[in-house]
Amino acid sequence: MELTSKYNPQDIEQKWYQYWLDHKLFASKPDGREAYTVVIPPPNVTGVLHMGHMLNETIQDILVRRARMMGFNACWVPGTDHASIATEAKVVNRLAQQGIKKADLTREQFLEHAWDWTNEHGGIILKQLRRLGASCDWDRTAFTMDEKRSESVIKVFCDLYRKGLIYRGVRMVNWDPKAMTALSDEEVVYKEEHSKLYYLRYKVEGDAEGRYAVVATTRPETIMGDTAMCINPNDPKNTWLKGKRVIVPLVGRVIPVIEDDYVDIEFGTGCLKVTPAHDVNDYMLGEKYNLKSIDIFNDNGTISEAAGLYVGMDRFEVRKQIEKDLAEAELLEKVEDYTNKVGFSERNPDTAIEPKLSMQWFLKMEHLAKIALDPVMKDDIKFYPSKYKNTYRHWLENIKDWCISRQLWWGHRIPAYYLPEGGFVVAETAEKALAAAKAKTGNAALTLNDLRQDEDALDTWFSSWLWPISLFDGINNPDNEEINYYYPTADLVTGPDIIFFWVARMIMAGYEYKGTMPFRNVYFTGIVRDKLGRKMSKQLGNSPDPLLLIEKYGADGVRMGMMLSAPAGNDILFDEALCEQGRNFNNKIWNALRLVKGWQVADIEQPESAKIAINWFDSKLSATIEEINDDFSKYRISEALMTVYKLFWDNFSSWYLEMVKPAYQQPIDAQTYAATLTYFEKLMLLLHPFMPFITEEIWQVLGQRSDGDSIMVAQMPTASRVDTTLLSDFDIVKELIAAVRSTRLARNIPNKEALELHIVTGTHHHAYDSIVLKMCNLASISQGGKDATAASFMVRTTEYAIPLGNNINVEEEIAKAEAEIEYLTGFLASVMKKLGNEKFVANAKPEIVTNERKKQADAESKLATLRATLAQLRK
RNA sequence: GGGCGUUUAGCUCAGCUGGUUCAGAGCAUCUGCCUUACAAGCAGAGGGUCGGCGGUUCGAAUCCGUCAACGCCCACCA
Repeated sequence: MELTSKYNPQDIEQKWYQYWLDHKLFASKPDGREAYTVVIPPPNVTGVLHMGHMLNETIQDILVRRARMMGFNACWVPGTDHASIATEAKVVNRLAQQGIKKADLTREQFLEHAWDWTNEHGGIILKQLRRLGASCDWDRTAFTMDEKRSESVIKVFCDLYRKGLIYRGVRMVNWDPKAMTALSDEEVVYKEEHSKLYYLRYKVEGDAEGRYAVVATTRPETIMGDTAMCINPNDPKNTWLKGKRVIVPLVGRVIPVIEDDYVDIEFGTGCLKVTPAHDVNDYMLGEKYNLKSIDIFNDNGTISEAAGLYVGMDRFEVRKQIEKDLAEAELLEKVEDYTNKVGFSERNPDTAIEPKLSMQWFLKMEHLAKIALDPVMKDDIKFYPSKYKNTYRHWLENIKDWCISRQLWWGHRIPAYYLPEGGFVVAETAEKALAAAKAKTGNAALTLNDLRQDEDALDTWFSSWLWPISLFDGINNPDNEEINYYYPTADLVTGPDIIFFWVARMIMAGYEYKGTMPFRNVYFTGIVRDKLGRKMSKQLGNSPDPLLLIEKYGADGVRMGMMLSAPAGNDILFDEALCEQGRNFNNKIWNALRLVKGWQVADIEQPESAKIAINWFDSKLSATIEEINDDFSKYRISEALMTVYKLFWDNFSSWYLEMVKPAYQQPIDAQTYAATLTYFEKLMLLLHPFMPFITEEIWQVLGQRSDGDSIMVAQMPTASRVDTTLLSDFDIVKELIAAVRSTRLARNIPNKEALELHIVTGTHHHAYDSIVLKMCNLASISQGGKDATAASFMVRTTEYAIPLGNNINVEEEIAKAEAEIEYLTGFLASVMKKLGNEKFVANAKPEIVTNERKKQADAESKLATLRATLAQLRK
């Protein structure tokens, strides 16, 4: 068999992915095994794969593949999200490019365009995931707006309405003037902005002296909506304004001065303009004092008729203009630079949110928050890392009602139907609505045409929050086999940025509709940044194209690159060099295969060194498996990978293979060969979740396989007995070998030149001599002396010497010995200080004290040896 | 303004209930090797007052206090 000296992932990856698909190895059906379910955080249907997805999906695939190999019935369900506002924005933009305005289309026409767009771009991202090796059950691919999911959403809406948890009302909401829709509080992102603080003069009505009050505001354009001025009743400097009325600049409207201790005396002049229609706090004051509310903005952020001035102008244009006009009218006292926080739309990041009174649908959160809090706080659902429990708790304890209606068309249309005579009914279908309407009104003559369905769609997250249930049709058919089998899911892997949007709400829906958790563990990944710690963004151009990376380093290499830098919860600094490391590792594995496959097997006796190597590696392997299991149990996936990495590279390649490797062109014995293949195979199994492709390729080569066999469904190795004595003995052997090699290197002695090793003083385990002889190219190991021509060194408390003839540099040897003596003297002194401390001896645990005594003895014995060496060198 | 988190080698990070698993890993660096599996490699080596200060203790990277820097989340101060 011909194997190239470099691993070439391209063909191999495609080949095996197709093989897995052909043999339906990703597919899952309920059976007698225990289920292990993961639902993918559905990416936006029109999205493109980015590094954040790569990280998430790699982690999920690792968990799923591992579970599958541990005997679980693993089911990873893929799907996409309709992403109401984001997708609608994209469609609107495309239509605009074609010269079509959304306003000119009917709802049906617009939706047709949206579906075209979805069908065109939808699912690209899922195709891309295949390149990564994702082992999703593709037959289950779902969409938040497909039939089953839509039906679930509507059903849940109706149910919550009937439970009295959904209500409709006029409230102050976050308004996105670009998308022209309301947003939930979570969809508003506050950013610090350098703006200005304008000091405006409000003349006091009928004041003979022409006095005025000064109001500081960042939004002078809202004065047309002013319906009061507010002062703090305890503010001495504004006492004179009590009971007065003031005149809104430019507008000329006379408004009362009201008093409320909400006003901060220290801020500005202590006078606050109150615009109940356009500020959350002012709204509260308006409610409290029964103030008029003047809505001066149109839905698109321009000034409305109600304002009387600047009608039709954009709000920011007006700000500039009104500054000039105020100054001209000498109503502007001064302008200061000011930094404040401004809310922006999460999906239209350049659009400032306008607080706006409007009629919307809301979901009451009190009950849902209540049922969702305890399970996380009591660790029924575990968060990794657990610090997010705090964040979660804080949000739930301060939760406000969720505005779930959006003035969008792309999404689930609210199933509320308005009646000709006013009022509405809520029902799953128009037919049911009609029946309900007839019952409600007593008017049997009503027809479908008399009913008018609400125009609004639901917030995207109102469908996502059902995902773990709706994927198994658990809303429509609450007791079906699949939901009973796959729910609750095992692990959720997602970013902390959607802990409120999604994670918390899924937990609510899970308890409300299934009576139990939607998932047992939540693994929060970090944000992927570049190696300088900057967020990846299109503008910076620092976000690599995942597919190009895969072409360059192979999917396995990229997966490893992601995982090497990804401790849970921390942001990950992605560096392409890590993919390179991943690729190098692939190559290392590949070359190990080349070595092993190149061996000729013969009927010869098994060398002693091979027996030792096998025993040792057996224990090492078991010990490492335990470590890996432990890492996984704590979701320390990067560490688990590093552990296998070192097992393969250091212990297997550098130690085991070197120990069992036959001499050049010599055959290997059958026993050792068989053991080596077994170990190699086990290593591939351990690595498979991380690097699915290369491990499948090698696994197929290592044994007799038939069509349909796959490492994917092979059994993950388990730990057997660990001989700890053997392992610690072997560590000493490694030290000895390193010391001999080091001696060689320091004196430039070629490897080919066989050396003699003398044991000068102390104990030495001859049991491992065959290994030491082989690994160091020694001619012999024997008790022996050390003369002036020998290099000597110590391993633990044993002194060794290597006769070197005239190769020795006495000065250097003396310097070395002196340095070591100096270090040991200091070390011994610190040990003696401890042991001389009565309190230490009395209070410390006995084994600690014993250990210190042993340190003392060892150091003393070493010192004695070194001093003797030094004396001899100086002769 | 509140809350949370981080600070350990040049970089990225481990370090659990204080004491030989206590100063570690990977990468990078340096030195020597084209040793027939692998130079995308092998062998070896160097490198840190564990952010500062104070405290508890026989003993602190680890516990407590405090300060500093950075990061994240939440919050209605115009």
